[in-house]
Amino acid sequence: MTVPYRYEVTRTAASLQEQFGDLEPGTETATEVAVAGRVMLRRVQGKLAFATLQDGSGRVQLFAPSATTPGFDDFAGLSIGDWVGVTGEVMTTRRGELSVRVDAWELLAATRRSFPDKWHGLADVDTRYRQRYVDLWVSEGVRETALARARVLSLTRRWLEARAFVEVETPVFHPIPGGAPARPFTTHHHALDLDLSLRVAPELYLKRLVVGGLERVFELARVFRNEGLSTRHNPEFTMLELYQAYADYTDMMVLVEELVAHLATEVCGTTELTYDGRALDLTPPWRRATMLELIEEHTGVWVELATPVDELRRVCESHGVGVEPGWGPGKLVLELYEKTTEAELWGPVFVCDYPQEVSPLARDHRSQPGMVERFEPIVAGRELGNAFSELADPAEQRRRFEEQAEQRAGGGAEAMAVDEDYLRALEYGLPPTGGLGIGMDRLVMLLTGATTIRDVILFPTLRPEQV
RNA sequence: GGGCCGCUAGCUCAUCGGGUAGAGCAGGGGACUUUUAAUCCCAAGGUGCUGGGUUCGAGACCCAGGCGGCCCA
Repeated sequence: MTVPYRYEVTRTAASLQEQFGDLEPGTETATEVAVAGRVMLRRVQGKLAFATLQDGSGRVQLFAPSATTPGFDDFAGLSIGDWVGVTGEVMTTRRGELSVRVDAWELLAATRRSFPDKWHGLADVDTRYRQRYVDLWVSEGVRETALARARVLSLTRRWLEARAFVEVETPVFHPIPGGAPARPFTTHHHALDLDLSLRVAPELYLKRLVVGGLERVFELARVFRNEGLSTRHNPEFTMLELYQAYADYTDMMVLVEELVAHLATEVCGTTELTYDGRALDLTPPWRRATMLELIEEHTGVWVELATPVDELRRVCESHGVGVEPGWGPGKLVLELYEKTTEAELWGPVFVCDYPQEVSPLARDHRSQPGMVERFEPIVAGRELGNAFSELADPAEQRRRFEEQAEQRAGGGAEAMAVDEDYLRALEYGLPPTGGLGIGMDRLVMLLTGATTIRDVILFPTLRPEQV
């Protein structure tokens, strides 16, 4: 059976529902339309056939009386999942269902496989992700989530561009992976005989651009981290990173809360959300608190970097936090925070001021020795991003890189390496700069109510299927 | 990595104290001129994840493996 090369569509199902949604039963409109989509339900009653057509916008019923429908038997014999194009008059049935009368129709593609149960759909999660092309038709909300994600990305671009940020694209192949504590994927370029890593963050390239005079840059960057999978982790995901010259981390806080509130308003219609059954108010301003304050709130113990290491160890152990021999006070405090406090936070809250020991790219705090000017926005118990006043001093950056290199030599696969070109860029001068990264997948989860990252990624990483 | 659960027809799920599988939907055939998961009748559809073992006999019990889910680290 041959199918046409094109079909002239004049209306979507949703636009028909919108324009003709409240017609009286038994109305004929004399409006001729052409619609196309998939047959999702079919009800044949002798000399009369009904079908439910679904297109990218929604559903509308097709009404086919044998007396006027060309090729009626074939139409009545359509399978669930077949694509058709239909032209005809907009009308309502006796029961009042908005319909397009099938005055002419064409098969656009026949399905050769049975669609899933029209009531239960796809239950096997694995099959849903592998066969997203089916899932999109039969599972509630999949299409909506995909569209919401597209909208979040588009709105983010527009919002930043309106604030003079320039979107750039930096390399995905990094000779020296850096910018985040994460294990990279590695690959090889044959012509150059060069080992390369897929980026774990675009950070170091974006800051090079600020050195180059692009004062406000951003990238919606697909990044790759060679780590396990969970409801919050996919090996490839999308990060927004931006850098703003002449700004510090307090500017980044304002930017985050305003951007997120804007997206919530546009996508959800409000900044007062419910996530996982719990209220979540994203209305700015968000709470600002230091990591040390929050640890005290949740453990009842006040610790600081000056606390003797032995005592920090004792505090960790008494809270069931495992420690390793080489850890300094900064790592111990961070570990204590992550294991006892972070998941208890609901937020939104900016967790401010991290130990320098665990923040190799952030600038020293202007008043807290041993700390850097860094924050993570915590929303619904999860880190949504990471931001700091950027470290611009090349000598200090070299020292921090060398510390990282030592950790790498000691087996820390997530530690960074010395990036000489980045140091050279800093030697040319990086102005005071505020930098920010936001996990866009997690942000989309918040705004769509998804509780697993796989629901906001159309094709999440899976083990290959045995075929 | 550990614990628990699952894997039976294209899809969703059953069955039993071990006796070589059953329904709904989809697909095929038939009836039906206003249906809405249409309805009704008929026929067809299965290497019960894989490999071992116990047994006269295993989809069911045991062991190992695979894949997935949830929880924990």
